Amino acid sequence: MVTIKAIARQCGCSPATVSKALNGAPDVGHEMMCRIRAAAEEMGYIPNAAARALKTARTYNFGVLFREGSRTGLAHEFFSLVLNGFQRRSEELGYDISFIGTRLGDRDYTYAEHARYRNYDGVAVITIPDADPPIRELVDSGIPTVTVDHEFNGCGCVMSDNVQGMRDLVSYVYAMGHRKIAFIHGETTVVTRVRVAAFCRVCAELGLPVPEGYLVPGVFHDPAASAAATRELMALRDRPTCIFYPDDISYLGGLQAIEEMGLSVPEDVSAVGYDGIFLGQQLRPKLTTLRQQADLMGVRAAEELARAVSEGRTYLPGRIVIPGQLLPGETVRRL
Amino acid sequence: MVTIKAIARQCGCSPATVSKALNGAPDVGHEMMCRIRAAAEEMGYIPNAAARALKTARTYNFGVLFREGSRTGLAHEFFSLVLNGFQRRSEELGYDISFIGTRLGDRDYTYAEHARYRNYDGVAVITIPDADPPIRELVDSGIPTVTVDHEFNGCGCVMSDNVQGMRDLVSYVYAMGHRKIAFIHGETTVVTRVRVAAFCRVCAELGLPVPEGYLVPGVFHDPAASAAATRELMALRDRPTCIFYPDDISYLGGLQAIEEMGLSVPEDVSAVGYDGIFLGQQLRPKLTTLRQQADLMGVRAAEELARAVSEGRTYLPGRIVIPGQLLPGETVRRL
DNA sequence: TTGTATGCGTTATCAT
DNA sequence: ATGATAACGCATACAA
Repeated sequence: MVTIKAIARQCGCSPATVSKALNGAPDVGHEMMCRIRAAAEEMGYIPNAAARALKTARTYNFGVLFREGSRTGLAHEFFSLVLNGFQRRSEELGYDISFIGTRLGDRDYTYAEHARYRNYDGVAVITIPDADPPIRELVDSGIPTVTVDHEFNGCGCVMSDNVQGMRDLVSYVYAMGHRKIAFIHGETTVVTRVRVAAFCRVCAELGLPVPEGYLVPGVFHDPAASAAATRELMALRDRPTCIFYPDDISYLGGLQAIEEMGLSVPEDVSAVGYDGIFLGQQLRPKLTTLRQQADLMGVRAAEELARAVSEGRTYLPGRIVIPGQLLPGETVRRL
Repeated sequence: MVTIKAIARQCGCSPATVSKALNGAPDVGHEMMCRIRAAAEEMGYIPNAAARALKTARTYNFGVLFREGSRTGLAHEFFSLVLNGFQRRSEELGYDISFIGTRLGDRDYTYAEHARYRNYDGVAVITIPDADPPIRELVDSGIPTVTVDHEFNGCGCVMSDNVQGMRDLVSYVYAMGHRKIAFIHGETTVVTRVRVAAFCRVCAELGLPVPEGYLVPGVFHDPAASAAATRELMALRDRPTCIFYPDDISYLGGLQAIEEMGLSVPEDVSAVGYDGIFLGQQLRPKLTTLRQQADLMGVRAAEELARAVSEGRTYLPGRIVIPGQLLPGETVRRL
């Protein structure tokens, strides 16, 4: 392994000078500078991240908490795209990223312990909030943290604009002539609460009643749960003309349930999803949904984290809201 | 930050003893051992990975090269599942994983340089081989490397059993009565070559001719390319009765092209995909395809890499072949 | 402008 | 069984 010491020997100078030259310090002679850099290049010198980290207490490494709530894990397109944007932007900003696990070697670590062990400069939480306490510990650990799609106090976050998203969807469906709209929502999370509240508010503004039974709990990314919920809705004496699903994947379960009744979308009942994943736009009829700018959310998370790191104690956690985009498909019939 | 030195002070012993006690060395007294461990626990001691890495030249960190060939990136379900399995199993084996990028800080690094900089104990290559030379450099760098779905000499690899996969698909389609089978294949890669060769061999064994024009080049994961290829095939005087697509996503392009001609699958022409992603099984008609055990491939890659690390110079690169599984759907009509 | 010295936190060798 | 010491590779404060 070629170290700065070896280069120093080669160039007949001290290791300190080599270090300075390689890091572009102002107080090193031009000629020496060139000589050292040439030697480093020629000898195939690569710095040692561990030594550097030990000395500077900076790793230029972000940790990312990417826990799979369901079986889908990384194959969850929304979170994958967020991660993708986060990774790309982090790299541009000069940071590597690593996954934060829960086990390491023989011992079990909490997220916070793991992050401290690896000296991550910052941590992004891109995950379904199924395990709050450990995440809370992470946020409180003093390591700069940014979350995606949840809020903790004292911690930066990147949120999808769920309020405007629901507003856009409801308004669109209303404009298509629907007056009886049901909402199968996800399990109880902040996102769900916000979406349900926005849904109800917009309906109220439009003068639409939301009858008992039109708000039915489902599960994110679980077609089976949505299928069951759909059957419930279709069994009502006063059927809705349009059903909102927790997300695009969930819609697939609803679609199947509807087809099993010998009915079809959108002729017999209209439907909308949420997320705007690739799949939904390939279906026929094409799914009406709201695209979340997942990639952009990841990008902004990286930028916010870099800011938190560089500003240190003067950093004020930001709350960044990313708008979505209505994708009018073919699953909402004009009434 | 609480260090072993602090614990030593607390326990009235030397840092060396603390280190030994915490690492379970045999030559430390029982009472001292307990005292130290209790203190470490109570003081919230977390080891410092950088210091440890510097001293031991081991990071317990794998790098993963996960380059996005197309825009899809992490959202490519097959690769995502491989990565998922790799990450999970690596964690079980005591390794963290980090992405290997090409830029780091101000400077640009090659993959190999990056891996050396971070002192990764091993590297997994999970990517479309669109950039061979840099990868070759990585494989030759001396860092234990395992690739998924390509082979380099002197380097362990995990391969999907494409030969048996094509055999299963062709045999199935043949058994369904098809005698005119066309194959839209991916761009030129090892995987493509193997699949094409296997396709031709099995056809030969079954006595099926493969006319000029039945082997047409497409692009992996590119519905548009497959749409064009499909139109070509359907314009032949002697149309195929069944079309093989490079993968499940590509099939979507073909399907669209077929429907635009006013035809339908499988009534007018049959089709099969490759990969067995979630999407394909949600489509109606359900896609006939070959499921690759992507998750398992990631798992085996992690295991192989761990083996390469621990066996060091005595390691003999293994070639691990993972079988696929035929998913008979509804897109192949019985003739 | 260059060099010397020190220490980051840990492990490993060798005495005691 | 325990401790003193050195070293891993690098960056920095300070001296020259």
